[in-house]
Amino acid sequence: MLDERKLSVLRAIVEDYVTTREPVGSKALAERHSLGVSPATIRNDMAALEDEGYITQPHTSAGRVPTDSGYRLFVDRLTTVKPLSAAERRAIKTFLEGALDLDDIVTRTVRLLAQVTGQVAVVQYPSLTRSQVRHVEIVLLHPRRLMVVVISTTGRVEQRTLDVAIDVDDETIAELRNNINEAVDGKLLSEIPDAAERVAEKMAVEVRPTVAAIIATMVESLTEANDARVALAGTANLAHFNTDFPGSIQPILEALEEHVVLLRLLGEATSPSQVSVRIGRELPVEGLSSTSLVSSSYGADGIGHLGVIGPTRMDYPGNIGAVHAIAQYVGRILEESS
Amino acid sequence: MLDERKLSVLRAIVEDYVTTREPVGSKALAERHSLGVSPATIRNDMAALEDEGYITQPHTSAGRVPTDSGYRLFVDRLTTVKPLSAAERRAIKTFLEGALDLDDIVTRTVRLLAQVTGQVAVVQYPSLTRSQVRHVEIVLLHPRRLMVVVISTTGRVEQRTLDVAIDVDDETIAELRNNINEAVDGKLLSEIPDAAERVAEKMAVEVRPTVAAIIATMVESLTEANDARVALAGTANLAHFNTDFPGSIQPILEALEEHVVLLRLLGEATSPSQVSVRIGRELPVEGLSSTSLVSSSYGADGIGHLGVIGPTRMDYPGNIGAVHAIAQYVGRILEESS
DNA sequence: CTTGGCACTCGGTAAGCGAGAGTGCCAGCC
DNA sequence: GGCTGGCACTCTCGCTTACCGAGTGCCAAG
Repeated sequence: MLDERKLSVLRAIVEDYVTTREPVGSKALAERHSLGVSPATIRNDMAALEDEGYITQPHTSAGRVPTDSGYRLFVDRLTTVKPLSAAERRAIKTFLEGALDLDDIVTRTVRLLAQVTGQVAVVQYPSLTRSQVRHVEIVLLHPRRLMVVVISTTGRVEQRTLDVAIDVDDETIAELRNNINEAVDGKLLSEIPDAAERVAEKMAVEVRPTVAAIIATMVESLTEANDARVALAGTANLAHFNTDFPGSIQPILEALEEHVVLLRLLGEATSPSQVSVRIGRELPVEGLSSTSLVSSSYGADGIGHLGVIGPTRMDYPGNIGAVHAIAQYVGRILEESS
Repeated sequence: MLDERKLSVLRAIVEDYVTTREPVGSKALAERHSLGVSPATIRNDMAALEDEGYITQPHTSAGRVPTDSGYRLFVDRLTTVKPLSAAERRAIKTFLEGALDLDDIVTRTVRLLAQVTGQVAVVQYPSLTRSQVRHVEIVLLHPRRLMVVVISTTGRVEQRTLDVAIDVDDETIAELRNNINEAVDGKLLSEIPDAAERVAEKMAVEVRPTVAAIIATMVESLTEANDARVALAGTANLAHFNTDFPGSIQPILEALEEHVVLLRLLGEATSPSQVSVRIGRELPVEGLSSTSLVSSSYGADGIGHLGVIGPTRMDYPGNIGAVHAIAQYVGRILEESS
């Protein structure tokens, strides 16, 4: 159905449309690419491609524009990742290595990604549930109010205050702190519940209920959807693409503010440790139906995700390359700094 | 120069322009407001107001539009704060009281502010330098790498890793932790340097250089512009106001991504614990020259700032009221939860 | 000082027109 | 059977023209 030449035509259409932002016609195609055939032949191929649903025309007697399926085919079969230039790699490396702490790493990464790709960049903070516990700190705020601080191996810090039923004194806290740290050091967050139970057994009988409550609250509050932090950058780039979006960029800005949704999208990536591309309506979010998401996990065990969002008419090879490269660098930086 | 009636005319112009989004003419003014005079008289007043620079016409034979100075006069002398409705207050209260931790408080606040005002909302995280130190935690990551975590009375947590020249063991860390906490508890961050010096003197001679280095780095990294965290919400609202901004909303989105700049603007508020309004070119940021910023500090000692940014043509009384009310609620919530 | 009248200005919209780009189809050629 | 050049047709886009209406400034009278 689709011979080699038709695929070449599709590739040429996508490439031209991405750069010119305008529907591409048979004549222009024949001129700009050396396909070795005449415009008339290309017209026939185009008609076939349109029958298959890979391209469409905005109106009669306009050029063709790729559909979501067209981009999908292009991404899957017609292109290779465009690696970053040596200069770009160097710049990325030195820029990320200057980071002071986790916050700084994430902030720099997201800005870098936005700048390199010219799209909106999204970076998820390293997930707690998949990283290991480095240290747990319990601080007495008032006799009946305390704060639990968990420090992970990725440098991420999570805190929560909680109220308890009876007065707690400093010694109890110190004991609890020691016991807990002994029990949880190096454990995954998901393994903590088991370890924590054994802690309660070690403590004096009268405080056990309180201790149990503390641990329960702590585990619960830390386990439940607590990876909901993302950093965004490059939203101003959306204004560039005004013409690409039907109507307004408002629904897109709205969708971007729903961090929970963004995280779900990032997490849904099909193949782990591989760059994932989702195009237009493949994204199950109304406001993003005219955008594409290029994303990847980063770090050991896919400890977090990052990606860029832009119009479906985007430079897929370039963006895939940038996302891939930056995901790798971030993973490396995180390992070094832990 | 400007008698009572001219001021009424200016007020009417601002109010009409804010609601209709269109230049307002003398006839429409006479109809919609009962000023008791004819359009011709209003025209004369308008001419006077234009001479004074309070209003302008986009082109000959169009209605008048307030200038930055016009809005300034309106805000300073022609309006009173519009208090929130009882229902709104209740909703705000219950919504904010459901917050779990500091992150949650800030996130909820900024969303609320954006929703209530329909503008872009900005909330600064409680400043560390003005809040008190609740607890300092030092964690040994590797023998030569450690992490310092500072917990403030507002529940904010700041961490930093640092490398030291010689190996440090657990006992030293424990000692240091105890000494430091004893010395700094309840102190303002700005008072820590003094307190910390005395700590070093207490420690064994051989580790003093290391200890000093640790403290120095910690103080330095925590004192220096470390209040650079803000939360944003409602950027999608900008798209509504597309027509208000010359050209594009891009420069505005860009300015909003410069968190450092935003913080500077928030901090520049003239009167502490009072709502501050800066209009158009009064904001010393190029990209924001067609917007206004309504801001206020919140919490004891102005521990942080919050505000909304929108087109100069905004509902000042309403926004001032909302910013004021929400700043108060947040201050209260923060005090309760510390 | 206010008011009604009046001539004038100018932006915005609708309608008409032509140019240009692109298509689909067909007949001929390899 | 597939490729090619030619040709008629379609449709958008940009430009020009004309018109309408809102709004103004000024003036003379109350």
